[in-house]
Amino acid sequence: MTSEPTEQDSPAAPSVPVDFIRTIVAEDRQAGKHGGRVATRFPPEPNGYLHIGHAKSICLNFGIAEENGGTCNLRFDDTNPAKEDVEYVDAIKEDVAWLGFRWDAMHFASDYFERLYDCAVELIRRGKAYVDSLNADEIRKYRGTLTEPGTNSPYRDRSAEENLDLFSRMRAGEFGDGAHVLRAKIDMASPNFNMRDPTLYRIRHAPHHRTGDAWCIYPMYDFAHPLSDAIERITHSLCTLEFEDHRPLYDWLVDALSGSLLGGARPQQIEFARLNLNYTVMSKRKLLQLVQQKLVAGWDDPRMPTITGLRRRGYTPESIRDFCQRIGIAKKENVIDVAQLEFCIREDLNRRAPRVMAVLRPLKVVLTNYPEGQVEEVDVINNPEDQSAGTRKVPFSRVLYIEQDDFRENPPKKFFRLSPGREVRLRCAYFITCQEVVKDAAGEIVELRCTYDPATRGGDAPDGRRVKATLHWVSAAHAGTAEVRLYDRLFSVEDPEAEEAGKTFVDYLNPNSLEVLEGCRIEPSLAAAPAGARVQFERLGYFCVDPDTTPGAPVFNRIVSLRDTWAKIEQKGRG
RNA sequence: UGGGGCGUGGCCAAGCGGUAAGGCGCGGGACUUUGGAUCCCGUAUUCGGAGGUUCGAAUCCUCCCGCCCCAGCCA
Repeated sequence: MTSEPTEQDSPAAPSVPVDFIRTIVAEDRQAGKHGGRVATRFPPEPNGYLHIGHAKSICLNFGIAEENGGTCNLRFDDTNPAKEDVEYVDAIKEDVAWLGFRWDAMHFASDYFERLYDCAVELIRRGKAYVDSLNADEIRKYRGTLTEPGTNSPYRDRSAEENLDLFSRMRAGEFGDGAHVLRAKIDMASPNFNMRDPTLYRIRHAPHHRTGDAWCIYPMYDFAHPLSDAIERITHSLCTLEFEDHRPLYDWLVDALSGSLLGGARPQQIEFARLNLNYTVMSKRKLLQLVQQKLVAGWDDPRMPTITGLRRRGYTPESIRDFCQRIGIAKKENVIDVAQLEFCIREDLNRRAPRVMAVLRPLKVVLTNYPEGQVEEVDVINNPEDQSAGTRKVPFSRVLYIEQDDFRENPPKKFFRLSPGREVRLRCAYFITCQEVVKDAAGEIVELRCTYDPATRGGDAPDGRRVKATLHWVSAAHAGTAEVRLYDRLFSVEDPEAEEAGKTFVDYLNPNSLEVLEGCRIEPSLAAAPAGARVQFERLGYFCVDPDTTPGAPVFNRIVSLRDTWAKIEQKGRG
């Protein structure tokens, strides 16, 4: 059957950039390869939490399936009981679902242990695998080096009968860890190490999180992966670049077993470059170390590049998917600038996050000409990007708080916020003018005495006079109090993994990656915001209600600041 | 030094013989009741380098240089 271009081909894809893998898939489909089917899989090992790098793979695999009317499975590559745990499988399922993807089927490599065993037996029968009784050390020596070929193991020519016997006794638990391994009989002189009789099975007397003690021999990734792909009738097996050298072995195993035991399935492996982000680390080993050494609060610490960390930080699944789409898929090693990720969340939240007013570092302002005891409700716009979001009432009174940063007793050039004698606008309220600066004994500014212009209610002057700045504010008597957590990059250098001069990545942790602000003042409407709610604190950034919030004691995480032009100007001024 | 990959602006990334898309970032301007958003404009005479083929090369050929991965009974 030839596949004609159908209506589905063109309209489905307009926003998805084409990459070399999608091109291959399209060509395969066109050529009727794999019967025109497209089946992918996302195959994490449940030995840690998913991170943004996995998100790239998830978006790729699920995306390609969706775009081609195909399927995508979630498969746990749980072939090493020593490192794996159900905690991780649960977390992975939650993260994939949170990102917005639905797997067509969920499998575990461990579900295939019996079939995999049968495949191994078949290989032995055909003289393509043997039990080696060399120890790990010896095997390494026999393997040869980059420039020298390996040497055949003295056990390489055992008879099929002997191998079968040994292998079944390995399974039966007659031997201790390391006594024997099953190896593929390929070519000890291959320039590709993966073809120098790779290990297929090892003895591991360890309980498996799913199969318990049913097994004491476990298949290696190189054996389990291609066969699991074949069993699931995966058509395109996408993985990262470091597996390029494994492809010949992948194909060798599929060739050897597809016809007899795997229903003729011919999955093909295609490799792409993994994601790297600057100012962070991405390896599970390093992330685990940060957690175990309590250098962060946990896998879901909002500074972590994990999916659960990004979620707690306040990132939306949409922004992460958009990010993955923007960075593209290629074979070139890459380091993506975190600014790209930040752009994606800003763009998403700009469209939909309600605006509210919160003052992080309060400075008291008394309106000397405003009637004592009077309270007005001013109408404040909820989202200028979305008229349908409407307005809300915010209480205004004689004593207010503004941001300390919004006042300068001696304003530098180009600073056009509040300063002595200067008039500015309080958002959606009134113009005010600073008349007097009150300081304490230590010389610290503790209060500003200002006057307001009653004619400017709502924020417009009837006489047409303009001000250059608009400040956010809260009414002191009405504001709630909150804790706000400000995050900065976890590491102070772009590439924490460039471990030079005896330093390790831990030495590059940014000591200021978390700043906790207590006593922040928030407008009344924020009092009951539920955990997970995202808002924009006007002029400051996007914030998310943290699950640490308790009734009456809200906690906010800063997801990302707003673009701050003034900060740039000020920085330039300082040289 | 064996094998496998990759080299296009600060960071990504299209391009696949017809004379360098796009995004982020950055710079400038307009507008603005968020110094936000939005909108304009600018940002590679050049594609790791050198030769060659061609009317024409980032795209083809040759050589060179650089970077990444591989010697787990990890994935």
